[in-house]
Amino acid sequence: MKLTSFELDVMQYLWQQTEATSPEVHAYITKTRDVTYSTVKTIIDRLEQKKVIKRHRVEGRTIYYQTLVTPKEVQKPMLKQVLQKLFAGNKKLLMNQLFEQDDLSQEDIQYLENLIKRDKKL
Amino acid sequence: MKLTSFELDVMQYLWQQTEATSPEVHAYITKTRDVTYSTVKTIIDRLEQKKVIKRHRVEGRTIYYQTLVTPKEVQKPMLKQVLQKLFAGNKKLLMNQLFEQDDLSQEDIQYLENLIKRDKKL
DNA sequence: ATTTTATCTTGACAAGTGTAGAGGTAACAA
DNA sequence: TTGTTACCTCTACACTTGTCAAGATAAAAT
Repeated sequence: MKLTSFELDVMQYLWQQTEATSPEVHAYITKTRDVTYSTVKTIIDRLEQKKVIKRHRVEGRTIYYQTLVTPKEVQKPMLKQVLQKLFAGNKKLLMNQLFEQDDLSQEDIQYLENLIKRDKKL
Repeated sequence: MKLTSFELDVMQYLWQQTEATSPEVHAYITKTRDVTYSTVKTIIDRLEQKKVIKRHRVEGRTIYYQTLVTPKEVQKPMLKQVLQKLFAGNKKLLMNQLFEQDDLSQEDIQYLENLIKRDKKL
């Protein structure tokens, strides 16, 4: 379940919609950078080939797509990969970097503390 | 400062040595998977072109390489990338995934608590 | 009924990535 | 001093990734 940078951008949008069309995805991507419809559609086609999205329903010429995998299913193996490749498998290094990244918000900290608390109970 | 998967494997080794030769790197990589010397040397050459390593000294036919960038210089932008692409910029999601990954060790937890403590002092 | 528009399909290409063989040559061994 | 070995250099190639244009065609508008 390895996706490219561009593919992830598209998935990101698809995950927050119940369904979406290529023109919609194109509109979303275009908010950030300037790519043609063709380019976006190619990425969508590849996601379909990879079986991580499917044609949910068709209305006239328009295809509505839907995801076939959850964020977690993609995040888990890819984060593991990052941990290995970038931090030699050392979680502490990753955490540290996350702290230094650009300051965690107060809310982030609190969330972390809760994660720790919950973890200790198990 | 974007490095490929294979390039990161090589950097990983180089970072833990003061200097290293191509055959040494090859030996290291070969512990995990089966690639020829040529392949490894190509990656090393590309790292050199990217100016993230340099020829430190030469002894006979043998070249000793050394890194020109720190782990952090590479990790920081790449982790940021991952955070954006994979977790839509949401640090909480990343942390959560890290916890679920494959259980943090007791030591990891403690380390995290210290990070939090230190963070609160600032 | 005909034109216009929106969307899809197909094909293509440059750059990047992983992979390796062939051939050169310095260094070492006999 | 000549053969062998260890490394290096160069070249190449298939696959992936990002990018898009051209052409087809259904749907909508006139």
